Amino acid sequence: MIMPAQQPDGSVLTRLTALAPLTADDKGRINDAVAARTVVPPRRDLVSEGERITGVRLLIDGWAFRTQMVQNGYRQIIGLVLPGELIGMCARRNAVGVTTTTTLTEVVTCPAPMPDSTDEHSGLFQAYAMSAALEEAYLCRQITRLGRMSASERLTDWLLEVHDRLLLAGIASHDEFELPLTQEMIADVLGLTSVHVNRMIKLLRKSGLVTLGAKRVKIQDRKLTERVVCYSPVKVVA
Amino acid sequence: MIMPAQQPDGSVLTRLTALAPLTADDKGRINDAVAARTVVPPRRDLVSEGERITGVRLLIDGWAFRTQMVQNGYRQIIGLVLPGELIGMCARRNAVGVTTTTTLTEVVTCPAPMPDSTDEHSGLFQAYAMSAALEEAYLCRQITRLGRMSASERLTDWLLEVHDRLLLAGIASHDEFELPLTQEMIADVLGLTSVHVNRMIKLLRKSGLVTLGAKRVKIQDRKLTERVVCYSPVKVVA
DNA sequence: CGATCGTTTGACAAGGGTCAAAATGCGTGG
DNA sequence: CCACGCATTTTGACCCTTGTCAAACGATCG
Repeated sequence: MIMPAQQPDGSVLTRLTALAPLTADDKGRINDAVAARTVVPPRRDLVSEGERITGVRLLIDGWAFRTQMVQNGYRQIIGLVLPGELIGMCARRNAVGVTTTTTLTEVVTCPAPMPDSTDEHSGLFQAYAMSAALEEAYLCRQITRLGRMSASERLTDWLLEVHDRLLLAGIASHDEFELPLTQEMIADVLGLTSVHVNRMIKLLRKSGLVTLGAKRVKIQDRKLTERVVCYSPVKVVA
Repeated sequence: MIMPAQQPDGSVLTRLTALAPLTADDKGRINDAVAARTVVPPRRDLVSEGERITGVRLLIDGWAFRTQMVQNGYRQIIGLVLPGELIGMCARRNAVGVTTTTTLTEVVTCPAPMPDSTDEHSGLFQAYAMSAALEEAYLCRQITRLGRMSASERLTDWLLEVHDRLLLAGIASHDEFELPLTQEMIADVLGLTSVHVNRMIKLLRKSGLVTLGAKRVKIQDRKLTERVVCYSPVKVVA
């Protein structure tokens, strides 16, 4: 419950070193980049759909999410962006963002530190590669979740994934974490209505597996919960 | 309707040059790679979930698809892989595939030709970057499709996307294309049951917008169809 | 000419959506 | 500290889209 006071780049270092061993040089680059950090208030667009991408950025702290609008007024939340993760990774010269990235909470970002371009095996380079692979994996899981899971499975499976990702960044305890989304936003993630999300939350609570309320999630029995929805974490390395 | 006799690398060249201008050097590399092509029969796994990825390959001809299994026996088709597209792009040393890639028809592949590593602006390099960006875009659209569209919208929207992608590879006419999927597979793409897919196909046919049968799709009125589902193509460049 | 796979159809069930209203929580200003 | 207004959560009743089950039909291939 008690989180140690974090340095500004705490979760960045935690996550990236978990993805690949970083050298002192890598860490120096990260430090330099973090020094140039920017604070963005909640509910601001970082990257807009159809706009040219300015450059890859690193999310240092706070929550952001990617959305796509449908003409009929609906929106879909494609996925979250959590501390230590990259924004606009697939960005290339001339590439256009297909999603809008918006801050959910107050957010701290910095330009992504660039690895030594002469060294394809640098830790930072590898960490980015892993991060890109993970990002793709999260998208694929989201597709499977929406396509082939029931409402309650979607909710449970998604909560477990969020938990895993927060653990990777070192900002969740083994059974509890913050979740600053409204039920309506959760609905936009899971392809449901907020009313039905509410019903599923009530169900989960009653089942005793997971308790969700007041922007906080408590996972009562992680192992059992995993078994219920056949959850298996996205594996990072072979 | 009459397709010109294609060279083995026809759609590869068509697609990649559409993504970025290729130099003679780039085309030479492609030719060399295509020379080392492999033919794989239908229904073979190219990359298996959880297996180490061997290297990026280029799909020269035929159809493949990526799936994820759910423990409960369902499967979700994450997306298709069409001629000119890359297989295992996010592959990195140590990265593990999160999806299984399977051939649908007989397929021809080759190792992806590597661009000149000293030139970050080479056409081939840019084409791969665009291709990766497109791949991500297709995943995002699939999420939105599953999360926020009705059954008939999903079907229509998806058919339009497939059409666009085939056009990019030069293997569709302006209003017609092959679609070698069974209705059950379409169901696994769209997160529906095959029975319901069948109902939606009947509906589409009756509406006169799109005719789907005998592994062939005919789009009667593309512009109108686009309007019906608020379709906008994935844009390639700004 | 069976056998097998895929398509088509019908009757029925159920999961999730819709609408509407009440209850709860929370920040702001008096 | 209370009162108000607003956003969010919770609940109930009802309906519609999609799933389920089962069977008939059609095509393709030894």
